[in-house]
Amino acid sequence: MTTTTGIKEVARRAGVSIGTVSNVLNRPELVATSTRQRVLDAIAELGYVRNDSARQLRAGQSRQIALVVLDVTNPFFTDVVRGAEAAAEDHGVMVVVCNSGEDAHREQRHLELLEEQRVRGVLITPVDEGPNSRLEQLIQRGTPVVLVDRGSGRHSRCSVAVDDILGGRLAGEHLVEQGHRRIAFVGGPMSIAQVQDRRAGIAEAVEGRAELVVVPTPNLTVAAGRAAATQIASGPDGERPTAVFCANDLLALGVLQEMTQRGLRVPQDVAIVGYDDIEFAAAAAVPLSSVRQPREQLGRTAAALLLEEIEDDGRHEHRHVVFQPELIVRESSGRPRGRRKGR
Amino acid sequence: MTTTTGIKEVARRAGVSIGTVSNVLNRPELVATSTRQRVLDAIAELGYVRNDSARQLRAGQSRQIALVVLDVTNPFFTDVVRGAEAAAEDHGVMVVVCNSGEDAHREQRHLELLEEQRVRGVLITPVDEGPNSRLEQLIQRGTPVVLVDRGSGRHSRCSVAVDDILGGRLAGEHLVEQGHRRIAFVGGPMSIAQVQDRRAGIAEAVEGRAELVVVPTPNLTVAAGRAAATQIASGPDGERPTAVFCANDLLALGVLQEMTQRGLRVPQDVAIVGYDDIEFAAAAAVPLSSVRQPREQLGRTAAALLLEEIEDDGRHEHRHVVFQPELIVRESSGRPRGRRKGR
DNA sequence: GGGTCCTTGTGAAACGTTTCATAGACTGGT
DNA sequence: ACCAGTCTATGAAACGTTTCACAAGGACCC
Repeated sequence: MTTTTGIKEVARRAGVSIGTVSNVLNRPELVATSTRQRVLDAIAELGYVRNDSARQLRAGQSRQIALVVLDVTNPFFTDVVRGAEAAAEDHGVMVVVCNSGEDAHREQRHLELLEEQRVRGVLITPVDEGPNSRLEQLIQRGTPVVLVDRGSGRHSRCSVAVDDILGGRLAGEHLVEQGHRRIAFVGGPMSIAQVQDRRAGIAEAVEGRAELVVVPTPNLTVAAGRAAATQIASGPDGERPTAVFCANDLLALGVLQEMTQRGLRVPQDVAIVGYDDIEFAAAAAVPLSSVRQPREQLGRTAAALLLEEIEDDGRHEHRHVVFQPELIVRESSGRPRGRRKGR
Repeated sequence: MTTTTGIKEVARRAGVSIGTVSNVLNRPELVATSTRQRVLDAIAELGYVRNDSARQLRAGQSRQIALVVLDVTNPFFTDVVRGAEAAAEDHGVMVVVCNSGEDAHREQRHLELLEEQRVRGVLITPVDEGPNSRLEQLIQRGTPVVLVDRGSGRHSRCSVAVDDILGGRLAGEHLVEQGHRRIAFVGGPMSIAQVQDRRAGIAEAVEGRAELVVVPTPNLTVAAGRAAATQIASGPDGERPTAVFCANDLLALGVLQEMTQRGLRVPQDVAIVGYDDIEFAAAAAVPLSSVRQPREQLGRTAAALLLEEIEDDGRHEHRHVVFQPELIVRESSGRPRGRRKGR
């Protein structure tokens, strides 16, 4: 029993034509005050609600942009969402948040639905780098797309990203300086570009100065971190890495929990560095060193770029905004301070 | 330059009528295999994408349900989102996630937009309990609504909730048993029913056995927790509460950070109990005692109830599902185990 | 070989808006 | 009085679908 009153009934009730009602709604200055009031009253009495489908159909455009994230559950993305919402709000457009859950199929499905809905534009962190058919098509057919947290190598699109290679390098430099000679990189799937880049970054920094062991994970969750830690901890004692760099903080938190549970001390037995510097990193059992990214700003900038592209429907220069990450050193990788006797 | 090809062009290209194209799309079994293939080819060649506005307009219904949460950034809600998505997926409906940010105005605005979009139903944790005009109207006009994590006292709607009074009581009993005689409740705004209930629960448990000090907060964030802790810690030494029960884990984490920073030991100097048992609670500096809620299940059940109501458009019995919370005792409120000498 | 059914395909009528060209009614200026 | 110019309001034509009643062509049965 959805709302059944249309503009037509309102018109009848107010004793005007439907064109007039539409004008009251869209260009009120064109209609005389008394008439306008009459129409407004009719609307209120009838509880009329504009039918957006019809409006869109006629207008040819919607008032929404979409944000497709890899994981709604990850604090990194929720902050990006907030940023994007903030930027969109001023422009009167609504942000539809979609969660691909790192699953290419769900991503495709969302993209299809969004295109059918004729969203004005899409902000997306694609699941994989490969030739993403749906996304390519979407772009080709003219929907503005901004890549979030992903350099747009092959795509000639706007993009907003953080230099993940640099981030990985910062972590690597730091760990090498702390004297670690066998370092594990925990992260995956490698199809995710950020993971690739962070790995590449640390590999570069460590090159020739320490050994890098890659421990792949199926995703970027706390659970995956624990599993990875199990694998690392169960290696022969002499060969166990003395430091772990995780592709994100969720993994790092998982590694931390598992290591602690196994009686390995952090950072004395194993140092840990995470990535994202989510709010919970600082509050962890052992405050986590992490590579900080300007998350909210990332979302805000991405949305701003998209809106700019939407508005300049004439000529638009694609831009690539790259933010610099920053290493925040805390206890998990720092010189152990008190708490237990060092070494 | 949005997609410009319509069903009409496809029809022309395939040499059939538009009715046939529509049939291929919606009831393919009605059209002969050869024709169907010809149409499908035309669709592929032209890159045709169905216009959902037009479809909805004609069909009178959308394929979306909405989920309006108080704070996307709060892990509690992100889990609810996941649950709802899971339930919706099977039914082929899309979940639109909206963030009210605990702001009644934004909530209203979202509700308006959603109603204009003729969403099939709404899952919502309303900002305040008061006579929420938009929400009432929405319901009255016939959109199915399920209240999430909120008993539907005044509304005669379906609802899914966790017994927050019980949750508060569990925390209270526990703290009293641990010997605390002056306990602080941190949370707010009081307009949020969950906060109210949790407070009421602990008040009930503590009644006559200990003193309860209420420290209101403007919202449920880590920052608000730190502020509250500052206030508590700066009270005269003798009068400082020896335990703090927070309305959610974000607050608790904030309190924990601030207390630790001020040199107060947890749990020896101050015990802390949080609420929600988010993933990060266990990983905190001092693992946090917390009242656990079945978050994902909450979302899943809510969506299921909504879908049920949508499908039984005939007669539908509103139901109220109430889950029981569970107190998870960890170090932050437990008997201090090792680490430092007690008391 | 005429009737009955089934299978395919068609054309036109909605759906609820927005927009646009135009009509009517005033206002003033001459 | 008449013409030009302003304001207001109108009706009809889109927008891209879905749906529905119906027609054309076989196939089948007696």
